Amino acid sequence: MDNKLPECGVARFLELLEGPWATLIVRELLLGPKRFSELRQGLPGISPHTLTRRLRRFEEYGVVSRQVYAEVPPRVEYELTPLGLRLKPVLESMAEWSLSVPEPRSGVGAPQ
Amino acid sequence: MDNKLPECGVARFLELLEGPWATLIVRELLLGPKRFSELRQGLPGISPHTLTRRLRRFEEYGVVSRQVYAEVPPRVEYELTPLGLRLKPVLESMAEWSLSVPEPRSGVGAPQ
DNA sequence: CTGTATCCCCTGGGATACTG
DNA sequence: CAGTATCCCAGGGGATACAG
Repeated sequence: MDNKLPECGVARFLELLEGPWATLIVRELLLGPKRFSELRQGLPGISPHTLTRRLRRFEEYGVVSRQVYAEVPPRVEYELTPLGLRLKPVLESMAEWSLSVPEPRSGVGAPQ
Repeated sequence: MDNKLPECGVARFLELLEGPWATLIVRELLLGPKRFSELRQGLPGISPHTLTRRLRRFEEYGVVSRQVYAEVPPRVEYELTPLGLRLKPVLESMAEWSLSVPEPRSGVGAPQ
């Protein structure tokens, strides 16, 4: 999906948050550092397969750090980096906008 | 892709702007009303197939209006609705965030 | 506990060809 | 001009099974 499209920083943002789970994972991590299993609990229905891939991408982009503890049983904690924390206001503005959207097909009526 | 995920308005937003072209199309329309062919010119490489589907979704969500002029040759203009215009600050905050992202650090995890 | 490996489905997108 | 119709490929997700 990498492109030679017209330059637009927004594209990178959407790449990072692609898919319906990405933002939900970030939202979980905004509550604080979480272990893999804690994330699964907070995201009912997500498959480990999906969760892993999203977390890996977040690592690549530097929005999440992964801390492995050499314990038995193994423990891994994920935490938002400063860059990741800066996603918060952006997600909030997205959510705020979404609130003004009635429902697809249900008319254009802009409230207010 | 719709499911009974934890309620999160952000999901709807991402649904609307899914794919690499969506935001670019919005950006074009932020410059003012555009015809189908004008959009194609402003979005080098996009296929009519893709452009049409994105515009249809925008209509469904009420962020874009479609005005057909019964002329010869036919003319169709797309324009952001008030709701669509309100996307601007959101996209800007996304773009601003993106500027602070250096580059995806490939190599952190296993390739997908 | 923390993942990885498959297999399958769905949707976005490209390319091409073809109408109203 | 403004699309629609196919066909194909990629990546996201779900489900399940299995490994370190």
